[in-house]
Amino acid sequence: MLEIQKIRENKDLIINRLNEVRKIDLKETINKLYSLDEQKRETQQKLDSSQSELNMLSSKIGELFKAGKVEQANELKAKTSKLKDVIKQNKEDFTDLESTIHELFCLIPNVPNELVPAGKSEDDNEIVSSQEINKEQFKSFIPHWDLCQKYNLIDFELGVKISGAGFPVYKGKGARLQRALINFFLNEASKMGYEELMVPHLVNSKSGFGTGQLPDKEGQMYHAEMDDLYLIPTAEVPITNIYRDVIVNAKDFPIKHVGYTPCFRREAGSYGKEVRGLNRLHQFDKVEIVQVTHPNSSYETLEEMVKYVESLLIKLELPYRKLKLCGGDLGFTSALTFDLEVYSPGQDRWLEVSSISNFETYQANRLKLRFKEENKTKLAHTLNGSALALPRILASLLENNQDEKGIAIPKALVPFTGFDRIDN
RNA sequence: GGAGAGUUGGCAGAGUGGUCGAAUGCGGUGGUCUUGAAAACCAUUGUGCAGCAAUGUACCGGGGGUUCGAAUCCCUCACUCUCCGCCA
Repeated sequence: MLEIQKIRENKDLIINRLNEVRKIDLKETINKLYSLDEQKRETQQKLDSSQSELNMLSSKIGELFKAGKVEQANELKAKTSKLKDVIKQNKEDFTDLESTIHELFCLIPNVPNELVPAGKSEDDNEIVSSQEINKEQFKSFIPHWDLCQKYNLIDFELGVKISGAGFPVYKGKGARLQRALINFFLNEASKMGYEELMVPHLVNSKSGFGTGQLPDKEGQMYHAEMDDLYLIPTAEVPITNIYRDVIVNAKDFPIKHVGYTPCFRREAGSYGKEVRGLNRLHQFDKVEIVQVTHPNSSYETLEEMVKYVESLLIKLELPYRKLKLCGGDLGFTSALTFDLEVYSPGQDRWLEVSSISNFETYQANRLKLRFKEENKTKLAHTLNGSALALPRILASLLENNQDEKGIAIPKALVPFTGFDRIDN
């Protein structure tokens, strides 16, 4: 959520940037918000002063009663009833304004950083760097879903039987490989100073709101209605919400956490080749890194996080490219996002395996995540990134390392798998 | 699932209708003392909103009510704990 302060000071600038970079027109919404905010402040001033008057009368009445001057006290009492009506009305107006303002705020996404390229869709994303792909050499390569069947690594049909499409069953070396990847990612993150966490996989609606999944993406999450809990779509939600309503010690910056969790996504409206095999699942595994930083250093942190995730891909020897998301593809809560995509030779396409974002104060403002500096409380910056999401890594890993007889395991992973080849 | 107890500032814990944003202790910060540290002593120390400021206002789990006045009384919801039951 944007800070009201920013809208008071830079209203037109924000409208323009959202329009130019994200390609959405929020002029009306923001202008309305601006005038409602003015009304709200006026109402508060009225409310405060009548409240103050009532407080004064009340304490006088108290004194009079104590002094035994009942008559005078009763005279003053009569005065209060009108005042109470005024207060009641002002309070009503005030809370109405507050809730309308809140609703409007929920419609406004984060303002993109100046580095974000303008654009409507993923086609406008900027390719920052990319490894050369020699497509000739992959001519005979088959997609991972065929490899999974050939070597009995994943049973998609079995998952359909148990749960439905998008819930694969990993078997044998396929399952071992999953566990190896998780351990590898967690170990690497620990080495970089991220504190490892195991967090709940179901969260309450306050947490969903804090990181911005609610109300914007309600339909994307599984909801256990009886207990009003949501299955997490990413570990970002429970991990970042640790800092909801917290004033952290500035000395603790940067706060770094890593966590492995399954992630659950309804993926309503997805279809076709987009969802084939491991491309898009309802349940998948992911190791997530989260940082909370001082506002001055969050962009350095973002760079560092991107570099770190790249280092994982390099260790896994996977061909990848780095994208800077354009305004139209940028997440609702993000100010700047880099995506990392690995090449899938069996499908001849790039698969997103990590999205690393700086949310600046957008999440922190919802979370009320602050720190103290020079006797003032200020909002911190939050960042997160996948490090990494497993299914597409697995897909790319299987496809890139295939030969006629089997699949080679990257060296970095062998200590974790206990085997260096998959074959029949 | 059944029965009971509870929810107050960073923590512990007083406070049962006005003088309570709230005693006290611990912790934090600054200082005195000290070669340095500890101890001791002194001072300071919640958050939001409005306001240039002075200041005002709100907040004692959430919401509502009674009252001139609510941390305190009433209703309601949520959560936590204890015991019993069930159970990995």
